[in-house]
Amino acid sequence: MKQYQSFDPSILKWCEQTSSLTLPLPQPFRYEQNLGYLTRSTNECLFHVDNFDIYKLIQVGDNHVLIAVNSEYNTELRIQIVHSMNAALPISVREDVARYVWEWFDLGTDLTPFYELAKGDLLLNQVTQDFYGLRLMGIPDLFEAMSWGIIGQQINLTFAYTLKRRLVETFGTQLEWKGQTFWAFPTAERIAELNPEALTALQFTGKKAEYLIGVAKLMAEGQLAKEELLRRNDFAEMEKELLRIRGIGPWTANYVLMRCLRNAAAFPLADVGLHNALKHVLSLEQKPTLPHIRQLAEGWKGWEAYATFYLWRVLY
DNA sequence: TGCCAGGTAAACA
DNA sequence: TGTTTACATGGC
Repeated sequence: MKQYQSFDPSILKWCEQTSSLTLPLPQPFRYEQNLGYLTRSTNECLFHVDNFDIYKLIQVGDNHVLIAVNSEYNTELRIQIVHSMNAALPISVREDVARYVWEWFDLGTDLTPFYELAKGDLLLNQVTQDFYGLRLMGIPDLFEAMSWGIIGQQINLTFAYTLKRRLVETFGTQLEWKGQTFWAFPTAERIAELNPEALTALQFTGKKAEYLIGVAKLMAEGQLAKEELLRRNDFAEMEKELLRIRGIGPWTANYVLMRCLRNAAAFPLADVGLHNALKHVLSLEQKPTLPHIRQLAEGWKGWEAYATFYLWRVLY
């Protein structure tokens, strides 16, 4: 069964001279595997990878902070505060930054039960060796996670990245630093005030424009919030709550549960990427049927999200 | 060029 | 309740 440990600020170390935080890493962890996932698209706009450093502009309250993340020995993660839009940097901001990175790298999950399970699974045995130390990289911001899910519906990933970039560069927050531009995902408040035409102009379909603005409005009005969803403490309830939202079907609900709400048992069964990965790994002539996938996943109980994430890496 | 793409809502039986 | 179809557009 999955053990999820919530973030404990007391494990943080702060170095004043370098403006750096360090987080101890759970094992197994391989930084380069996670970097491999993060660099799968050359059109990603929400972070830059420069050698072994990941630069990312993140929103913390009303503030935006540019951070650089790296890890030398896989024993701890180093987070340097590169630049803050507000000069003052209270301890609470440092903690929020660390919490964000904690969730981003899924540091609260003990992977050992998954690896134990994988040893006896024909499919997972190979991928857990090939991608040993990979963690389920998340999307801590609920609005971003839901938006990315909606954007990715029924279009190829290349185009999805293009649409995301247009959305971010049109409505997001930017920071210039040393001649480079860093972007943060638009706030729900910003998208909530748009007309669908503002998004169809970026090649969003009419329906996706409506879905996205609809979700933004729910969040801007306080009717939908990550904290509220998590308070339910029951993933079936969270899924039900998400499915009530227009534009959120079983795939997107489980995608969000998997990458934002940290449910290791979330399972986007209809995912074409998963289907193609299974087809490839099993050398099938055609994509597996849903009953076949359910059968293959019988041994993954409680870890379907991790199984899916590892299998994605076979193709992307 | 035609099929496919990290699906969903709405119509229909 | 379960199945089919329209949506819409780019990638390859």
